[in-house]
Amino acid sequence: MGRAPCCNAEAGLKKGPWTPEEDRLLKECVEKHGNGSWRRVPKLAGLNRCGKSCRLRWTNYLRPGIKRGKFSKEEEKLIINLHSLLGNKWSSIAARLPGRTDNEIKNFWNTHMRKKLLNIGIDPVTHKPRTDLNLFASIPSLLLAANNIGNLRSHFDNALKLQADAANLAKLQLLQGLLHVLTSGATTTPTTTPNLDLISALMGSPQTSLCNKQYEGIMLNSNSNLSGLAFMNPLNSFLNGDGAVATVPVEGSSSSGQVGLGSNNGASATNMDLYTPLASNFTPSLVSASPASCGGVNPINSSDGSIGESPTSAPFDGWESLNLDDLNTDLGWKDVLKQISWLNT
DNA sequence: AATCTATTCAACCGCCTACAT
DNA sequence: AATGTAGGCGGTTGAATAGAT
Repeated sequence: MGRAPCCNAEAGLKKGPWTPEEDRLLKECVEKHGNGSWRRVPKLAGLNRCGKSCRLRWTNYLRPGIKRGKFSKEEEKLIINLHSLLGNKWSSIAARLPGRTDNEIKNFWNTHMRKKLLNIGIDPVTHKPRTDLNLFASIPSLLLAANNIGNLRSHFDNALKLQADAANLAKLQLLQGLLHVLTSGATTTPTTTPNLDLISALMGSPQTSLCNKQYEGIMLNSNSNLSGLAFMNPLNSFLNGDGAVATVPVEGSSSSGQVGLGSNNGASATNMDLYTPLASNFTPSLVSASPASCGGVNPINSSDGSIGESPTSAPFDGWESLNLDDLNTDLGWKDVLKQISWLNT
């Protein structure tokens, strides 16, 4: 024999919105008897409701300390951060936002945050660039933009002179160069808004993205092998013109880190500030929903659900400074791109 | 002003786990 | 040990509301 049932289906219990009178009864009951047994609460309170319904009403609306109203910017950022770590563990997220309930956060995510992330090409589930967008549909705009800028060919030609083994790096070069083309200003593109579909498609799938270590190691090694660039030949043929070498500023270093594209003594880091992920202490600002996929350690303590130290990074540093309301501005886009540009392949 | 459409969010549903019997 | 429920959780629904036409 188990326990006696909580809510008898045949009881004809009331459903739907709670009345102020029901709220009053429930509140009085819980304050008087506590909430140790929700099964007993309806009877004690004189409510024709299921205990489960009472518990939900209490935890979401009646219990003391509930914070109502709009989420602050800080809360928004925190939710994004926590969601990137915890996924749809709404109760765990709510536990870290005083006064907010899991239900409220869940609703907020599904109606606001989810939409915002989708709009900027971020998959709200994985927190990585969306992969459901069509690269090939975007190729014409890619080529147009590349032709206009007309300075990428030398990137690849120079790179081909180097030795090879880093196909991933090569793709990254292309990606970064293209991002540059698409975002570096109104002088070369008709609008200051990048081609989202293209960017998203270029970002690739989470399964094949470079791991942080690999990425970092390759980028900081000026002697990296680069014959993998050969795969780009079809695209390369479109990229005519003489251009500057893509230079990537290295955080924490006085010099720029050139990304295997030959010498570039004079190039400044001007627009390439966009590509700061190559810093020696760089860590991706977005994390996979499956951190282990990159060889890392799950940052969530499996025993108590707490957030532990990430093995390689503080996973959401960048997100904290990302103002989603600014995404319609050029500056906003650059921030986004900075956040996601560590992804590739 | 009326109607239609989109959005929000409170509440329900069903599943899972821990625990009482 | 087996059984079956309570409590908790995430997903989903649908009524209420806001905005557009």
